[in-house]
Amino acid sequence: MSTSGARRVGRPRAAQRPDSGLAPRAELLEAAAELFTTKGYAATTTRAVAERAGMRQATMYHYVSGKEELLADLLESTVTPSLTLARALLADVDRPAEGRLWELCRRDVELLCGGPHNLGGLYLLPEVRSERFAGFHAVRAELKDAYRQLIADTGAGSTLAKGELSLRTDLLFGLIEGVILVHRSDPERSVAVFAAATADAALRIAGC
Amino acid sequence: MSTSGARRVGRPRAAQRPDSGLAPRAELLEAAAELFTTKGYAATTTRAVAERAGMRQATMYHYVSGKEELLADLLESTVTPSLTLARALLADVDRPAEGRLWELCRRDVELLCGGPHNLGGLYLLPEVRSERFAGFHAVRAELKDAYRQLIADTGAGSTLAKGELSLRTDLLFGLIEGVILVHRSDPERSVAVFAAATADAALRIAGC
DNA sequence: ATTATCTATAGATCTATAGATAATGC
DNA sequence: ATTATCTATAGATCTATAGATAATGC
Repeated sequence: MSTSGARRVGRPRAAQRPDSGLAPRAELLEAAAELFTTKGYAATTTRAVAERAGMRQATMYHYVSGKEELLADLLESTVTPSLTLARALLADVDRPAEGRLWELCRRDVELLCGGPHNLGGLYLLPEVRSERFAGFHAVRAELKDAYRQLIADTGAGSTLAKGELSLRTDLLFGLIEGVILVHRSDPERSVAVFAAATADAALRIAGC
Repeated sequence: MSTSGARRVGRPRAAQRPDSGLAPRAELLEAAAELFTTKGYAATTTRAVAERAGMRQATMYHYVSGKEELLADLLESTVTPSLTLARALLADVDRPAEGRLWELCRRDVELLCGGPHNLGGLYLLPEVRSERFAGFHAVRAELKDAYRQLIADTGAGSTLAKGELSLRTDLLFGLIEGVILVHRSDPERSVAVFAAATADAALRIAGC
């Protein structure tokens, strides 16, 4: 909590800037999001992150153990909202599966492309495959499984063999995550319109 | 040309290995492909590339000006075959557009996922957006335009407004390129089957 | 006294060049 | 003589720690 005018404990920062209103850790995450998505993880130095967050390089270690922790945090924060929605939709058994699947797709695309920093772009970083990000991989797997279940409950999905279902799930999930590439190619396009169009395309892939 | 037993001019390499049969530059490209796709571009050092190609770090500079040149080469070599096919298909005006589009999609996926090193994965590297790779961006743009034309010539495509057409093109092209993510998630799956399934999905997105 | 920051820096890289060396070719 | 390679290294980073400093809190 940084109330506007409140003078703060500790040595003042060297580079004075208007108060961002964020806690230092949040400032670091914000800076890391911007830099990781645009320049890549390996190419981003701890100095770049810290300086963009308004502090000196060494100060960053007061809040995080290094770049890795920042990436892990950012990754998980990207899936969590979609996962919450997915759980709710799975439980809502009275609605037809098609509508629930469509809603999950649309919302997921909005979340991936909506924020100020193209956070979905983090998924594409090669470093993310590393085991160090097991937490992320776990929540992502749960989200993907929710997609699989919704597709299976769909009219068209119920007729699919197991291998077929998993192929469709992979393609659909791939479209949703690959959407970041599309969004990059024309960032001006309205995210709402784009998310709806992607959800339409996703249902067509599912076979609806 | 390295004929098997032919003793070669110049100081012998320090690390003796069975002759790969490739020219040194090709050995470097091969090594770079493997490392860039798995570890990322920025995280790959010139030492790693050279050593994997069987030579010392400094020797690499005898063949290329640095990492950048290797990536530029690899990128272009990934699009070129698809682009050649796309041009041929565009010229083949007697065949229905649907079939030509399907074929381009299938072949493109096979090329992206087929090789020994997941070369398509290079597209996802954040560094690729840089202007330094203008040559790649140019050929890729031409390929994308071929997709656009084929979609437009399709029965469903001919009814689309300009903005709609470009949205569909982006989504379809995004599916094809994003397919690398899907392939990664299950590399065991037969590429031929997978490519055909992706082409089916692509036509559904196009509206056929 | 506590805290958040700073400055300074050791140690570990990594890139790219300079110059030496060990083959073949003539 | 020509060539492909090697070893050595200068200069430029980059990370993470140690220790100093400038605020507020009591």
